[in-house]
Amino acid sequence: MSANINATLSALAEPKRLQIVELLREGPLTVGEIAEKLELLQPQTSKHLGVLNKAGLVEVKAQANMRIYKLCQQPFKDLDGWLTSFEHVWEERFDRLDEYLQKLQGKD
Amino acid sequence: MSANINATLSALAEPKRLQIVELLREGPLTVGEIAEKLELLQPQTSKHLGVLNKAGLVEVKAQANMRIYKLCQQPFKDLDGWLTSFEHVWEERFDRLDEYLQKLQGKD
DNA sequence: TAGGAATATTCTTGTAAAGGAATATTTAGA
DNA sequence: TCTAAATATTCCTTTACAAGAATATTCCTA
Repeated sequence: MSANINATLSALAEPKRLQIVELLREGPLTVGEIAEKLELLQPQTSKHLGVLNKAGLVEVKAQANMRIYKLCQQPFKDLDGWLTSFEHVWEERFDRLDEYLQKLQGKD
Repeated sequence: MSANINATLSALAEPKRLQIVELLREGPLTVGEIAEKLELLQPQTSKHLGVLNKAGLVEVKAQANMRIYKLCQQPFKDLDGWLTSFEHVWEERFDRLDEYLQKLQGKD
């Protein structure tokens, strides 16, 4: 499974879904609990959870007539790995603006 | 400055903008270079860069009649920090599904 | 100062997606 | 088997936004 950073970012970009994900850091919750804590209507809660599920960010476990949602770890690890690829950018010698300017000058 | 994770995620969620950001890991580039390397039209390139700039992900430096864009580091660090808040979730003892199920059983 | 190169902006249009409301589905229990 | 609770799904409407095309702006140079 290659890391689909795009899918992960798209799913997280929606404010309410971000809230849901942040809430689920505390632990698994049912749809009803999520809706109550975030003051969302049940249908939109289910829909957002569906999107998160499709993106692979959460998984479901049926329990009686309830569904318990919890976070998956892989996409977050993938996202963290992706961010790691930026680390060298922050090192001073990689802020190549001056170098770049000189290159531009040289073109004249 | 509080970390606006939402804004960062929204800006990165667009596939072409993600490409632009990934390209800028290599170093600063002008609009024309970005458009050429990613095979984008100049106007949309400028527009995407405008969004990234507004979200604080890139900064611009004018040079002659060109604009050199480079990545900002703060939002990426903030995003990384945000991801750190998930670390405890991955520890086994925090995967509280069983614990949660028992709590549910106890309600009966 | 006229022209061309690089970039930004505006306007329009098409589309994806979020919200609201209503309804369907599933499950436990009387 | 009927009902109620929990959740999912469908339909409709509205809105945000990306693409495309055309135009405006800025700056250098001849």
